[in-house]
Amino acid sequence: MRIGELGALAGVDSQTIRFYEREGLLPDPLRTSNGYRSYDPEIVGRLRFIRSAQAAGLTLAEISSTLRLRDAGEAPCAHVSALLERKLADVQVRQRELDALSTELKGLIDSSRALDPADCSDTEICHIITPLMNM
Amino acid sequence: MRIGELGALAGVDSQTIRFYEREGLLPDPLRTSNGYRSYDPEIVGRLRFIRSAQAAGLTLAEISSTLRLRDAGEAPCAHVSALLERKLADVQVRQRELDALSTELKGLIDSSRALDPADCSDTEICHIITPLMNM
DNA sequence: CTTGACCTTGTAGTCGGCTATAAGGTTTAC
DNA sequence: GTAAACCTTATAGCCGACTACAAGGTCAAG
Repeated sequence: MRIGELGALAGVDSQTIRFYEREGLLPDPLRTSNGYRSYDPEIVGRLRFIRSAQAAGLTLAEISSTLRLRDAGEAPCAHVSALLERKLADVQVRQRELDALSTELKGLIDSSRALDPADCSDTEICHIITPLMNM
Repeated sequence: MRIGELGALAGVDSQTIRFYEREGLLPDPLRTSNGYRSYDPEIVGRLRFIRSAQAAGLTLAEISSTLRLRDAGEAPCAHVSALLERKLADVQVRQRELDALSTELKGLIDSSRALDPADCSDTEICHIITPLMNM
């Protein structure tokens, strides 16, 4: 199987496949006599795994470490569990940040309705934003 | 006032001040005879405004467009209101994405407790992640 | 008179994950 | 025999907001 066919099967651009290879997520493939990459069909699963792990929020570096464990013959389950736990914690931090930000934005939007642009002085630039400056 | 003092007052590194100047967020300052930048104290407010607007989630490009309006003598209030409305919508989209992701992660973490690493085959790489592959 | 803290410019690197372009070689279909 | 559709490598660019570094100039204190 050539790179284009693999990409089509896995839903990944062939440039991206070469990029993953350079980054060590995919093994160096066999080459045909003309230098074309030649893939074993089982590599499709590896690519799909990469995309699924990305969907779970893992970075390519984290996915790479997982694949290296698997390639070393170890079950990466404990490693993946730890990654997922940390990822969930990160996501929850980010959720709280976004909660605070959306509350902030709603407050600013609300208060902006009561403000008259004519009252907005040159030195404060925009009196919708300036309430944040004392925080 | 020299760049270091301005930075200390506004809580911004002097390299960052030069960066803002290059990006057009700050006007070209006066120079002393030796070439040092010389700032009027009122520029502190502009820098603080930039940081506050960043805290509200605005990008430097958005802040820059706001400052250009103000520099042109227009009150940027309507512009800022529109930016904040759009920003809130973006944040809410991102919140929903993160909600979905944290639900996903919790599900994976939950189900991983029921899985035995010994059952994790080489071809599926990690059976905690593989349930995502059919989605 | 030297040390150290400031200042100047310009250039390049960081993070993550691609994406684009150039300049070629190969294969397939008509 | 030629055009389209593949493949190869190497290199550079993108997003955003800095951050680091080099190589020098300036200035005040001791």
